[in-house]
Amino acid sequence: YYRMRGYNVLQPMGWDAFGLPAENAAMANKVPPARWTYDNIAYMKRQLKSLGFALDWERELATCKPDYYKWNQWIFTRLFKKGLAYKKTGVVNWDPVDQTVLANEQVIEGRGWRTGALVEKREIPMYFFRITHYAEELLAALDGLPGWPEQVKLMQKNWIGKSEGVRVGFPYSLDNEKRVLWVFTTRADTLMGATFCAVAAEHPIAASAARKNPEVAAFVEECKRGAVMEAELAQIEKKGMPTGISVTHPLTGEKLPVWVANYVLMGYGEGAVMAVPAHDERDMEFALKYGLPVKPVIRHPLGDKVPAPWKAEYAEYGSLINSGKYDGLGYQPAVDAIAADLEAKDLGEKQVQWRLRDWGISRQRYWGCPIPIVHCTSCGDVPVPDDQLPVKLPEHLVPDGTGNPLAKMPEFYETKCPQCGGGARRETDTMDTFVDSSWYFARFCCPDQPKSMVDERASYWMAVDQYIGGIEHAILHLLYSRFFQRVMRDEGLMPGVSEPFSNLLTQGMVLAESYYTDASGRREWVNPADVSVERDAKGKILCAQRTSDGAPVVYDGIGTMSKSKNNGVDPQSLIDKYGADTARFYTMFASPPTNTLEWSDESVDGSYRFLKKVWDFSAKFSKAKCAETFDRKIRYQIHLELKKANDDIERQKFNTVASGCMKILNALEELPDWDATSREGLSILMRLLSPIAPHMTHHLWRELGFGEDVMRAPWPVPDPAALEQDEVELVVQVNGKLRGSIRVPKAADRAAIEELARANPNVQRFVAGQNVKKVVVVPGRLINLVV
RNA sequence: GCCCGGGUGGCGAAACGGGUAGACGCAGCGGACUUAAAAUCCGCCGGCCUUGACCGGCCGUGCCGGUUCGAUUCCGGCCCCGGGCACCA
Repeated sequence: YYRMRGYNVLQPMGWDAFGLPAENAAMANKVPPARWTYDNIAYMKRQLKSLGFALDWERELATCKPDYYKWNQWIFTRLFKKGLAYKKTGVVNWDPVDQTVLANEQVIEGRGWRTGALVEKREIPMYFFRITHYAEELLAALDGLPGWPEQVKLMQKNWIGKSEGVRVGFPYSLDNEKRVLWVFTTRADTLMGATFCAVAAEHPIAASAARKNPEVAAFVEECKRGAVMEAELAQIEKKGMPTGISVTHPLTGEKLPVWVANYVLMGYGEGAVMAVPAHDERDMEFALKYGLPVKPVIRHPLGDKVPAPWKAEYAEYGSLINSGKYDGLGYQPAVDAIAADLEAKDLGEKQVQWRLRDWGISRQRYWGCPIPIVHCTSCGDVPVPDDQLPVKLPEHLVPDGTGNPLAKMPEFYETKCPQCGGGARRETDTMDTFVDSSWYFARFCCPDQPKSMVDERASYWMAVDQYIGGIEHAILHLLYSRFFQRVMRDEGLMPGVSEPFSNLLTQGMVLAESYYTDASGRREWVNPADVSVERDAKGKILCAQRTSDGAPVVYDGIGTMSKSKNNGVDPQSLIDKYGADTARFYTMFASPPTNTLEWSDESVDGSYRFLKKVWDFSAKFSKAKCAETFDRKIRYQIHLELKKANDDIERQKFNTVASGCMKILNALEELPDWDATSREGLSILMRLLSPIAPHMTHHLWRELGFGEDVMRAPWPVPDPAALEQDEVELVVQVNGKLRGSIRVPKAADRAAIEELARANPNVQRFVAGQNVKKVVVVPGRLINLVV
């Protein structure tokens, strides 16, 4: 479409090829992930070619090839030297039987997917990218992205999660040493209502309490067990235990008890919170459960008291009560006054807090880009120098599911320190595959450049004018790419380009039913194409079995098509049966691209029939026998549809473009004979249809004698003269209900319209004997008589 | 649990800044052509009521309520489904 509009269009394709699914397939089939991956690339490339997407294959790249991932490693060493990549401990899921780290996806109901063993948390050293360095810019720049869906920008905003609040210190002494427990709160106005503090299990206070009290130690251990996913943590029962330590309220001097609680996250803020049960739902739940005091300090819409159960109004802003000198102040004045008083005592100040955490990129897995670090006992962690890059990943290994194969391979990890030349150990962790996918779009601009990550050609093409991806990438992938673009900018690689994608289209997910067998004790996902289902009268699934061997399968509900659930539908069957143009047309016609879609190819026949009708109609057409006259009515319809179709392309509603093509053909079929309308209409139809069904329209365009190449023809635009109308149809309503319609001259005035409307017999039935209080006329649309 | 979306005929959907709900298709039903089938063409196709037939009426966009001359569209509350929650990518 844009090429026909005269633009210089670059449409590349490549393969995001590292990652867990390749390792799993490798284990299942006992072949190296590399081979499995390259075979799949070959299959998919053939399929994409058969669909005729006009891709520039000279720019093809794969993230698992050394000439690509070399630059992951190169940029990592640059970030490491700047302190934007650094090492600290991180928490992972540990399978105690396989002695291996599990991805969140591999933890099913708290157990390892292969072993069924209860998963434990484990702290290990990892490398992190300091994405928080760019938090403020990543947030602020969202306002400068008019081509992004509001929904995605909102999700990113909430994810980055800037909150302005107050850091409050609660002094205490431990082992005769004066210390301060710091908490962050966005509700400093409720500080006078704080009745206890709660800390995370990993907090130093919890650790010291655990040393003295075995009960606390047992509870801390309990909290540390289990998986690491936030969704899971948020749903567990809120539990806590007193540490026996108390802190001093910074303003009242009161003693407040400190509890360890499983709902406090070490990763956010200070890993500790002040609890105000009167005005926070979670705190109230906790206080009621453990008999802790509740002290209201805000006048809320329901009054001064906060009787259980919790009501949302308790959390609303209001003026302060029971707060001594702060009584009567509203939210902001109260926060200002309290922050000032805390600052005077050195026990607090206003603070900005981010929800965004730094990006942990270490993976204890084989099929990924090696992290270019050498561990030397005398020099520490040394980045691999440029002239030794890339650190190549051996491609012949078959993982067995127990730990990282690289760590069992001395010829990989035994090395020399680049600094002192002494014996050293190479890092065996690989990078998160999100690193690979955070900058590939820029490499497409210059995939053959051997000397640098990107060159000046990237500055010509970037930013990407139209990026397309699933809505599931709304946060992580898109945020990491925005971070990487800034990293590359600040390395001087693409000066002035801060955002990678000017316009973003987020596709809806394609959903399908998924099924598994668990005969072997663990889930084996069965493709829906291999499942026979019995349903009741309402379509609900009664039972299902694998078609190939009759094994019973469990229905796991409807969800995203994914590699992990093996519920994808291969478009090849559609291409084989109907051809590429029908597959493409149907995909466009089925629904707008942003919709989620439950996949069904039941109605492909309609798309096939339409294209066949276009073919047959064109075959019958004879240019020589055309009259030189236009059919005004049909020409109007065609140009109206063309106008709508052009609007719809801009709105990215391709399903109505496809139906517009159908309407144009329907209109053409009403013409009694070939004439100028047929000729012009066919020419418009071919061009409108060419981005959707290029193979067929390319052929027909020539056969019809319109020219050599439809894809080089100018994009059709409606003729304003064809859209002129002398009369319009108006709907007549009485009290907002449809009672009839009238045809009026385009220039008719209000009085004339009203007179015609009142003359309509059905309208008279509903107006008769009643007083018309008001007449609403919407030009070109309707007249409403209010009685 | 938290954040973001979605819910319209039997099905996919349309209605673009409140203005004719269901365009365009699929499936279905009836008919034409045919020895027959396929293909193709024509007609009907949200529910209920009224009518001999037209004409027409009432209800209807997940549920409850509100704003408005008028609500699929705006507002409040709820239910269900999907996406994300930092190691699937």
